[in-house]
Amino acid sequence: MEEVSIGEFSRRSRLSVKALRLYDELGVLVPARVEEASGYRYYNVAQLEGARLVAMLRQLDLPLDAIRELLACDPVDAAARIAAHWRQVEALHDARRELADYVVNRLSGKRSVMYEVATREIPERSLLCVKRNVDEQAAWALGKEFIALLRERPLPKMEGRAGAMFTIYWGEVSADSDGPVEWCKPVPPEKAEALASQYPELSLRTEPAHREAYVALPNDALPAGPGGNRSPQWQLASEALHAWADERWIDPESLALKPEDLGVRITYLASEPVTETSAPYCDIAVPFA
Amino acid sequence: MEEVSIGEFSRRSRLSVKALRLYDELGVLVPARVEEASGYRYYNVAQLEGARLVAMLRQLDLPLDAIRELLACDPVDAAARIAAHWRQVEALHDARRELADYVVNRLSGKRSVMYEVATREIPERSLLCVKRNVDEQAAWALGKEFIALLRERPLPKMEGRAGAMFTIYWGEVSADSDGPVEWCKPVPPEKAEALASQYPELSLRTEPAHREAYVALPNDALPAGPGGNRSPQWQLASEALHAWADERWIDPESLALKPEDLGVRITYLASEPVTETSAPYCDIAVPFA
DNA sequence: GCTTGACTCTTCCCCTTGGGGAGGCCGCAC
DNA sequence: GTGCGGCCTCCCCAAGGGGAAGAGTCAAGC
Repeated sequence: MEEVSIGEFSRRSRLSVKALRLYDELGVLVPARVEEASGYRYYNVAQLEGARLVAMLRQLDLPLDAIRELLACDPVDAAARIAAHWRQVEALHDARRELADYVVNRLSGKRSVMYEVATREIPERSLLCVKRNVDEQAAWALGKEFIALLRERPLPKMEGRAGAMFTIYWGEVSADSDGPVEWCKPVPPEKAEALASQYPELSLRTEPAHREAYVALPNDALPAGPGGNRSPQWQLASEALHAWADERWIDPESLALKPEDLGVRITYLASEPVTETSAPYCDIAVPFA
Repeated sequence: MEEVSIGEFSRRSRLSVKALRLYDELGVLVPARVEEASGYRYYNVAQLEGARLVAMLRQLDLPLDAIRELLACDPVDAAARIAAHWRQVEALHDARRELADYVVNRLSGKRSVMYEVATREIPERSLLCVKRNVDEQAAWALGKEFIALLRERPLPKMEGRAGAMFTIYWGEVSADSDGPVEWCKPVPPEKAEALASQYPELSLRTEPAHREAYVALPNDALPAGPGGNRSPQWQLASEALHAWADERWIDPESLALKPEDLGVRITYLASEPVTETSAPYCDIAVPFA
């Protein structure tokens, strides 16, 4: 039970004295003993292991609150959580790499858009929808709910993109602004009525024929994560659509490409159900007249 | 010359009103016109492009000061700088990935060390050295100077690790603590005197025979970058050495593995000269009795 | 012209993870 | 006694905003 002063502990753990005092205050790394009279902190050498772990977790940019919780729980569980966190960091990093690429290329004049914009004709179609006001947090949950609902009861297969479900962002979705957001699944018109009666939770509507401008996203990039955080790819795609509209002198208003990106649609085309780890094909589209 | 209010500009640029006011204050993105009477900011729609760029650069975590400078200089030059910055980010990310791997594996009980520790016998040898007190900034420069010096005049080839130059950190090297640091190059003992006279800038010394414990670093990981920032790999290697010493009940003192990692040596073995982009084989070693 | 509601202004305090320094207490060596 | 090194607490600072308060402004409708 060898005790060391804060300075000694600092050298051995490679944490600054300042940081150690902060960790004490926040309950992340509490000295084994604090002398009442002097307030001197004394650490047990056995605490070094924990201190090194804290140092490493800080290098991974985990906030101190998270570190405190991790230290409190089972190591195996903690490992799983760190792994999950790291996956998120990796995804963000990949998206940022793409963004950096784009910025460098554009500034150096090599390329002005990252994603190709294409257009497509959408015929009139019948949709089973749920439209709800949800904020950033609830948006992801709504999607899961919708997918689960569709899987519950049999649905006629519609092949390819024609049958792919999609979402429409009718309003801004952020932490303090709650949509609305609509999830839609195309169904064969002739069976629409019958299916609608099977899905009392969903509403049936007919979407008129129109055209869409769209960009396909790299298939490992979901436009929004479970936390609701919009990935930089969203920005790249939006950038590409704006540039495309500018080039063609299309009025953004008639393109439904409002500054706030309202009315934008995201199509998900997955052979397998969407999970946290498997991302489907995605594209971002805006209808235009 | 269409002018828009800050709210409108905020929506179009996807920058918060708060951020826009901050950028104005810091001179990063100054509104085209500020009405004297009301203080209202009015932006030119042509500024949107710049605003979007700022938004993207912020996503890449560039500080506002850097962004201001980038906007001021030539786009092509800016692109080069961003690319350089991104390379640094990538290197850091790679190192952190490894660290995350290690932490997860250790916590889940799969593996307790990341790097293998080995030992080697070092015979008595003659060294041409330069030892100087340098802080974090100057350390890298000293290395370059040393390498340049050695390349200037002919030196007998010594094959393999026996001839590899290395550095010894005799004292803590950080922003406010300046070593000393010693750079050494082994030379054949029989030619030592003759060579030393050719290199008046270097001092000749004889290192006694000893043993070293060492870990090899993955060859894309320099232990310290040009900025002097120590990569997380350093931590992993040090961790491995400590664990190894603990396992063998070797007193860290006799291992010269002091808490502060003093006396630690880094060996560089390169067929090609070390540049900013090509990393040589590296290992981190500590002598022991 | 007036009202009203939506914007916008400045100013102040808050967050996080520490770094830096001032001023004071303690023990130890000379 | 005195100097020095370590340690304590307390306060200010950074970036990049978020949020609230209180007041002023703009534009549309009546």
